Amino acid sequence: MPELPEVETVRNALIPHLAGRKITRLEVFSPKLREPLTPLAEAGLEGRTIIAVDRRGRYLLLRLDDGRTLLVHLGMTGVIRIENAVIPKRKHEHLFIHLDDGMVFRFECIRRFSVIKVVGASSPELDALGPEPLGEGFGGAYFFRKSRERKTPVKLFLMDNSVVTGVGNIYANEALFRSHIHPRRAAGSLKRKECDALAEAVCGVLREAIEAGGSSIRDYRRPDGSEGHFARELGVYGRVGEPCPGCGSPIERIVLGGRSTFFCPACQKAK
DNA sequence: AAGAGACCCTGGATGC
DNA sequence: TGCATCCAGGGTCTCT
Repeated sequence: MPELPEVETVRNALIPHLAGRKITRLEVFSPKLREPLTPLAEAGLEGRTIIAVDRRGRYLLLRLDDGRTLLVHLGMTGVIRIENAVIPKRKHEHLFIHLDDGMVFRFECIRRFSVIKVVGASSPELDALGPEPLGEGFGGAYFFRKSRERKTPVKLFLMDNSVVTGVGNIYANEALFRSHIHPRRAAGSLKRKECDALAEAVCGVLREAIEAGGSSIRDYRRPDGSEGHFARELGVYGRVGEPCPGCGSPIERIVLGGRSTFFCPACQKAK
């Protein structure tokens, strides 16, 4: 499941294949993913050149030479491959973007939670995003100020893209574990020092995950088909019943906001 | 306005 | 073997 490190890994892998390439043809195989896909075919993308590949939160941004942006969100099971068209279309491939070097940007998504659309200079989904966790504007001071009076569990607050963008379930669990904060604590109850520790843990875990090429859990693959190596570094995610790497207590699982939440009951006190 | 929950989707794992 | 059920979960929507 792609979070920020996985999307950043994909972006880095795509740059040499896409930057400067001209789009020659589109093939749309599915009527819709999370949003209708058919408008893409009529967007006049043929002949446009991809001048840059950027990222904002979990969105990949393929910048076009006419000022528009091809916005790609991998959802949970989105996979991008750069291959030729000789390889037969896979069952869940929804879109081919043919490039002027003969290669094809092939988009696969089993669960169809992904989004691919053309946007202009700004778009509602991008405008709503909070600061990048590894960029200017995010840190303990910001998190402390933003979370005052908020009763929602700190884990859900951390996963709110309007607070800070790109922190999904895996890394929210890990950051809270590293900073010894119970995921169910009200966001507004965190002391300033706890916010500092949490922000530092968020940055640390994301940086390490990017370094490792992301976490391959279930469906995520890098564009060359290889797996990321960060999964083995996870302290609590998916490890219910296993001993905490810090103290040996069994990791527990609860559900917050409908998502699996893993924590060490000894290291992360509810207070 | 904040917070909680439903919903979208498919495949894999599990249970009987 | 085969069928039913549950689970994974990012983002958006609705309801209170």
